[in-house]
Amino acid sequence: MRLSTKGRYGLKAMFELALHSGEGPIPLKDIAESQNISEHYLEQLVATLRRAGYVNSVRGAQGGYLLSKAAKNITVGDVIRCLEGQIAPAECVMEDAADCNRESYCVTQTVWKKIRDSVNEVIDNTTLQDMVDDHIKNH
Amino acid sequence: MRLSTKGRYGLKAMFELALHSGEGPIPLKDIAESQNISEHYLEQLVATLRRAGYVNSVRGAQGGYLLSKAAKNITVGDVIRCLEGQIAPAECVMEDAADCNRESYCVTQTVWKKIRDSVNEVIDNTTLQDMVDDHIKNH
DNA sequence: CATAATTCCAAGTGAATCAGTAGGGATTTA
DNA sequence: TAAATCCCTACTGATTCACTTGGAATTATG
Repeated sequence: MRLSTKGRYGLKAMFELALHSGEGPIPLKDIAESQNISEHYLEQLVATLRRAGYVNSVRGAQGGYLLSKAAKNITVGDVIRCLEGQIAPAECVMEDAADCNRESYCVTQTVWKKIRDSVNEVIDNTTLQDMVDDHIKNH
Repeated sequence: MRLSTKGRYGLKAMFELALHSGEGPIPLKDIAESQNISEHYLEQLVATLRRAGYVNSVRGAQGGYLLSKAAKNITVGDVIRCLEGQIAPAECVMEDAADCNRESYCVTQTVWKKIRDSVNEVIDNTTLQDMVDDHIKNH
């Protein structure tokens, strides 16, 4: 029940971009250094976020990455789902799940749904802007 | 962010024991067959639950397993934590976590804590008895 | 124009975890 | 005595994780 480094590093990176938005493109090198993450690995994660349309890139010297939209319009859920796939404690409660099985009603499924929904509730209602505000308030 | 088969099969097994409590020991063979799980694999999961004190075993022919206490006194959280370890989306929000790191305050940590707490809220407030009641109501 | 700084891309890799299997031993009922 | 059960230890193939390697393409700056 742990998130992989994809989701964890990815969210840290997105937070950094949100924190410095308006300052022009931020190179991955800076983020990788400040968070002590392999730059090359982070590159792969950010590539996924770029393909999904959450960040824009600027190539060449002085280049880097920027959020593609306002921090208040990107949720933690957007980022995590993009990098980790759907949040679901069991396959049978994923969006596209084939009908569960033997019984049309399965008790454990009810539990998995409750877990899934409560996690989604949290991550869909926290934006990058919320994280930035939280950070500023605590410094 | 998926549970492994340990937690999923384990909870199904515990539900079966709860559903048939009062009927004497239930052999794993029955559970494995009805849930289409490898009996030998399930054996290992139930051994963990037994060592943790959630089930009792009766050896020999006509033997099997029983809940060690009332279904209303065993939560989904008990079962899942026993088989999967602590529920925490990131190491830094586990109980015994060493102090997170570079900064005394970390924004992503706040997010992981909210996720962890919301999952715990669900699993600690659902008992095996709740699952049985739910099952009966829906049949 | 050359160089350095960056993003972009594809493949490979050692370690760990997952989801079991294999092969028995011990205990109890019929 | 035989069958049904639980109990225990070790092994294993497949997959995923968390990177590393090794470059190519693009752009700003001197």
